[in-house]
Amino acid sequence: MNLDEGKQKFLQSWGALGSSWGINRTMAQIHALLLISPEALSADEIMEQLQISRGNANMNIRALIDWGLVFKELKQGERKEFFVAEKDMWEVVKCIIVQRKKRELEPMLKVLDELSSVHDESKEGKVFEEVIRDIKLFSSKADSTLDTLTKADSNWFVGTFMKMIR
Amino acid sequence: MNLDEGKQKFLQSWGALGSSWGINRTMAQIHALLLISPEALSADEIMEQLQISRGNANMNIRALIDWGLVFKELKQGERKEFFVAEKDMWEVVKCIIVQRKKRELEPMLKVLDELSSVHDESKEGKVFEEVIRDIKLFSSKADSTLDTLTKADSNWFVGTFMKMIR
DNA sequence: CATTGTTTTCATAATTTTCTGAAACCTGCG
DNA sequence: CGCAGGTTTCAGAAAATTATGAAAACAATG
Repeated sequence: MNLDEGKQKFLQSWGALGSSWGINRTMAQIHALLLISPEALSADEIMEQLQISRGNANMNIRALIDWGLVFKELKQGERKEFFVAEKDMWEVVKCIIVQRKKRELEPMLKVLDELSSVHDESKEGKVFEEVIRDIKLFSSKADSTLDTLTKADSNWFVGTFMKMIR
Repeated sequence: MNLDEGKQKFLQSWGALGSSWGINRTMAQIHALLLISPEALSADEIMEQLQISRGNANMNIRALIDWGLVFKELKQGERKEFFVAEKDMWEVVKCIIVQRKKRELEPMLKVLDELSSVHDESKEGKVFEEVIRDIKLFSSKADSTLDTLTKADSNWFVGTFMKMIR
């Protein structure tokens, strides 16, 4: 496989992976493109390489910046903005964990708290209370585990954690 | 909050959570409904409670069974099929991990293997090789970590693992 | 083997998500 | 100010995903 085919296949697969993770295909592809790019790219270069419109490019670049996966880079003497991706995989994954935790796990914990106030003597009510309690317990644990994980550095992860868990 | 409001809110939130995880809203809601139901439910009861069509109910129930999150239950003397959900949260999460690993991580590892055969002397080529190598390293580690995790039982998880990681 | 209750399938409809492109908007400069 | 190069926005178009419902298939029953 030559470089161009490889790049194409990578953009393709990363995009597909993204879409099964609630990240849209284009956003994932822009991220992939920046990942394998030795240089920062401008919006125009991204549009060109992925064959997408300016609006689409802009939106998804902003979203990636929001997630903290991509950074703006201003080049000396250039008026355009350029973009680079975080390339350390562990940083990338941490970023995603932090964001998704904030956007999904934390709101869910809040809802679960509200739902804990439900009390009902019926069988249905008892089961409901129990299920909610279980989920809450599990989610809180997940929450603190993820906290610990995202505070840990790469070396710790690849070293200690991996050894322990095997 | 009374039981009915609580149930409604739970179905709602679980559905929303599902959709940000690439699981469709309805599938997640059926799962939620079965989770909080003390009894196995028939397709008709599910359709009724969630206000969805028979086709939709059927498809999503099958999908849940495929994932291993829901089981068919035949009741003595009844012709209808009834369904129950796995209620142990750790089992639920293990199930999801196993499936997603199979459907996403493993294919990705395969692609990465293919992409490892790309060699190119250019700067671009070098960067590409490096990125692919990193991702592969990371993914393989994730893969074996998830294996260990899904083989571990609930007690081990809530006990040892939690203590270690804190 | 016809009947009846139930599940499955699938073409089409409805809905949701994503993308486009043109206009509005910035920002520094002469 | 007014323009040039660039970015952002957003209404509507396009695409992708999900849902519907009626018909087909299936299975137990008499």
